[in-house]
Amino acid sequence: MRLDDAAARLEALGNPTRLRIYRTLIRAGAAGLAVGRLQDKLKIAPSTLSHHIKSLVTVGLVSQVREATTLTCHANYETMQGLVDFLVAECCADSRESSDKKTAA
Amino acid sequence: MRLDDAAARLEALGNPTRLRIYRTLIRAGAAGLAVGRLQDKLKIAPSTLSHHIKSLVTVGLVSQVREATTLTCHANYETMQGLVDFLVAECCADSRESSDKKTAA
DNA sequence: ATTATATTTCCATGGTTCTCGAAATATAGT
DNA sequence: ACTATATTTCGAGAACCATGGAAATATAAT
Repeated sequence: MRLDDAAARLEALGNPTRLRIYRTLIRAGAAGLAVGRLQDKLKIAPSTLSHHIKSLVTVGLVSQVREATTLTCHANYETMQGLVDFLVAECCADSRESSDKKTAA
Repeated sequence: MRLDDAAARLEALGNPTRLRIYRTLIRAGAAGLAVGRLQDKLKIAPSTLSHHIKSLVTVGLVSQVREATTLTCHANYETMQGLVDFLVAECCADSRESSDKKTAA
């Protein structure tokens, strides 16, 4: 993953409203959730919601499937996994010493 | 981790300049890296660099240790791990079905 | 064609962020 | 006190983002 793509995705998740949306979709799992259901759950103005979903779709974290008049949204779990891998990947690449670094939670 | 804290951290990492800084620190590992060394490596104006480092420190992703005139920065790996856990934690909580969901890279 | 539901686009507003030069501050050596 | 190095704060401009109301579009049922 290119750094700019990673940054764009992190930025997308870095807004509390969008993070709520994204997490709700993650919780929904493979079944996904329609825009209207997100609206009901999260009480966000339709235009605002649409705007944020679009951001998430643009960076590839969410995809949409039309079913008649409803648009169902899915969190792209693999994309997020790739993002997580990107963050963790280079750990300590420049100095592989374990000295006093804590690895606990 | 509270959602707003997670969002603040993601937002901090969601700027390409800050992500570069953060990754450089991650690569530096436990030894950390002085602000000046970051400057040399990344060619960012001192005021801009300071500004971004402050953001990362504020959200807890980076900490600093003063050594005479130099300030050494460390990436707080555990904080990032917590963030990653937060993102992955709730996966599919609302519908535990594995249907056709891919788990590959 | 009309109506109803679902969602998006348009537009404006207020707020926030990014960047960097210049000046300020901190620490220490002479 | 003076100088040098390291880093931060201040200030300002341009750019960008978040929000939501109103109007537009899409799909389908009658």
